[in-house]
Amino acid sequence: PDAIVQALADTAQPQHLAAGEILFIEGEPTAGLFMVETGAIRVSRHSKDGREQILQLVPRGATFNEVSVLDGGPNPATAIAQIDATVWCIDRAELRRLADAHPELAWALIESIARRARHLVSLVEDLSMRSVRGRVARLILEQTAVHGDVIPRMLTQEEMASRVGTVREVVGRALRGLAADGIIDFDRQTITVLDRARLTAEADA
Amino acid sequence: PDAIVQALADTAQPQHLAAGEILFIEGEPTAGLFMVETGAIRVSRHSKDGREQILQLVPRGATFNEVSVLDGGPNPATAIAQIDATVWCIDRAELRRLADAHPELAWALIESIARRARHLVSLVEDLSMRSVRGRVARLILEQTAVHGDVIPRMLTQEEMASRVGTVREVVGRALRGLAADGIIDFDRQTITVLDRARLTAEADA
DNA sequence: TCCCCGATGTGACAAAAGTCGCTGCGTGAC
DNA sequence: GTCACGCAGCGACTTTTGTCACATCGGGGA
Repeated sequence: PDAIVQALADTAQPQHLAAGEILFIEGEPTAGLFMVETGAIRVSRHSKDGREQILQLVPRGATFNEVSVLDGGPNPATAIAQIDATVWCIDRAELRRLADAHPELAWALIESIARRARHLVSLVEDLSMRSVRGRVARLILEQTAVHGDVIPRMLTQEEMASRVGTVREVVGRALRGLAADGIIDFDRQTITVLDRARLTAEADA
Repeated sequence: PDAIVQALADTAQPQHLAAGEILFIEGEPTAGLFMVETGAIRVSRHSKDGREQILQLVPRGATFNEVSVLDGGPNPATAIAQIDATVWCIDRAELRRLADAHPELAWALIESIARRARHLVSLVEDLSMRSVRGRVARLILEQTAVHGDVIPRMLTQEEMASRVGTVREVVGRALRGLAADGIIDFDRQTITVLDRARLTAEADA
């Protein structure tokens, strides 16, 4: 809706971030609603012992931190620039005002947070009932939707580990295991899916 | 808001369920928004090999299945009567109509789904970075908020296992371990917190 | 009262995940 | 060109979890 986009753009504040820079931290009062204009943002939780669980990798054009903006509570997670990025920030109060004026905006927000919740449910299922190998298989499968069967590597094993909730070595083992079984092939740059059927089978074990 | 409650009550459909009865199943088209009038509902995901991960135990007065109602997608989880229950169902279309007419209702929905998302994030953190012992400790701690330090058992070990994402025997081990360390004491009916400080320490490892 | 059965207690094992400690590789900085 | 480092590869080993197989416990019914 054009009028709404315009109104949002008027109140939004742009912000530039260098790769690795922290945008906001979990537990702090809500930082506002963000949209990624360029680059990418990593939203994650950190455990005391330094492990990181990625909740979403926010691509260009997508929004994040809906939860705390909408319920007014503290940020549920930490946001860090995955690569250099520029984001726009919309204040909670402004957003609420605009949403009251434009019901379509309210519904857009509802749908976006519902999507988030749905995604979280599947993440819970993943962590709760799938092995690391299965989760890695799913992650790869997810990437094929974007890149096709030859995936130019965009994630380091360390990052893959943070996505699937484990550590680097275990991801490495899983990859080597899948490769040993002829399901995929990979080197430092690329993952190639050799047997999509079996990969799918591994993924929904 | 009285007028709204009235309007909702007018369109809502009541439904009775015997303990163990299935209300709706994940993957089916949205079943509507529900509110528990009496009893309790268990919302969970099931893996192919029969394991169950409880997402929420819905008490009297609370609502569930917001996600699919708000985004129109399929039910993200399965709902089963934990004990005999009566629930009210509000159709998606009706709800949307009412929400458009009453912005306060729309915000109430937003807040309720934001709460859900927040809860899911903490569940993810639990599964991803805590040991079973830690999760059990957290579960017990959570109960003390309701019952105080002597918790009349309402969950079987099997159910506790479904909540913390593991199996019965492991929960038993965790409980025995905590008891052996003098942190709690328990028998078939009751769990007693002996050392709240150490239990907390176990919980946020 | 006695029996049945769901809920538990537990030990022995099998498997998965996590830790350590290094070795190698390759690329960007100098 | 070579050095420093971040990323990866891997084997050995420790912990946690998950499985199995039974023995028990106790309360509610018949």
